[in-house]
Amino acid sequence: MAGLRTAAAPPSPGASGPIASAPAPLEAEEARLLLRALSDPIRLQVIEALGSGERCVCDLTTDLGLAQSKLSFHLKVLKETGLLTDRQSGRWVYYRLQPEALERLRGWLAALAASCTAPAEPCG
Amino acid sequence: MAGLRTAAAPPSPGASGPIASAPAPLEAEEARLLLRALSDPIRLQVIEALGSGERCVCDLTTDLGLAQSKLSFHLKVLKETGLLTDRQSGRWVYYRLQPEALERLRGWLAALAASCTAPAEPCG
DNA sequence: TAAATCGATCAACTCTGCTTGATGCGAGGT
DNA sequence: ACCTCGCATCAAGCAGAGTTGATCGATTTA
Repeated sequence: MAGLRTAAAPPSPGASGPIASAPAPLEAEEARLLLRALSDPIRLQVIEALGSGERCVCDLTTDLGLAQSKLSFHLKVLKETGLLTDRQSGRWVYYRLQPEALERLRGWLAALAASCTAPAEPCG
Repeated sequence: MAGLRTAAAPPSPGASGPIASAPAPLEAEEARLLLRALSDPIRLQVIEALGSGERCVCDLTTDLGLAQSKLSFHLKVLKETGLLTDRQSGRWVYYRLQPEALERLRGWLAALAASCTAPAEPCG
């Protein structure tokens, strides 16, 4: 498959099962993919740039001062994890944040933090 | 400096400013370090293992089936980001989660998600 | 003091994944 | 139909993070 996604394939979850199918509390591996996607400085800039709303790729390219190819690579990673969605209008492609993804990650972190209260338990 | 941290150096924030000094809302770079630390499968296992309470290194080693050296490497990364703290007792070292770090990351994600509502804005 | 255990550290190797430059495809304009 | 522009994709090159095995310091036990 080449060119722009004209036929529009489903969200396409990089490796494991579908992401946007259930409001489930997010399992560890899924959370890890989100964490990894967010842990790159450029991708984080993209996320923050999109925090103020939808933007087209050409704007992002100039705003962030990135090579077109590089930006495209990172947008793909973010889209595959479900953090971004895109929409084509004319010959431009607009990307926007998927707040639900961030919310689910937040939920996962909350569950994790909630369970760490037990005191000690001497070793051996 | 060699051997176990007997003199106990400060939290030592991997790259930038101090981490545990203020309850500040966490800036992007700081968040990125936390995200990166959590994005490794082994480190995530460690975090989850510590979710049920404090554990000593030897327990973690056998529980997770990891080489001692490998586990030590990842514990160090997690400690440097402020996600874990350690405590020495006898010849064992106990690690435990630092829920505040997770909470602050959660807060950062919330702020990020909150600001992505603007509609569009046609390009060029 | 000597032997044993726990865990941190170091150096060398490996591997994942980001970067770069070129190419291809689709949508519009002329 | 042709040309231009916007963006995705591909193949190499490269860098940094993780792995491995050995060594060392500290602490406890004999």
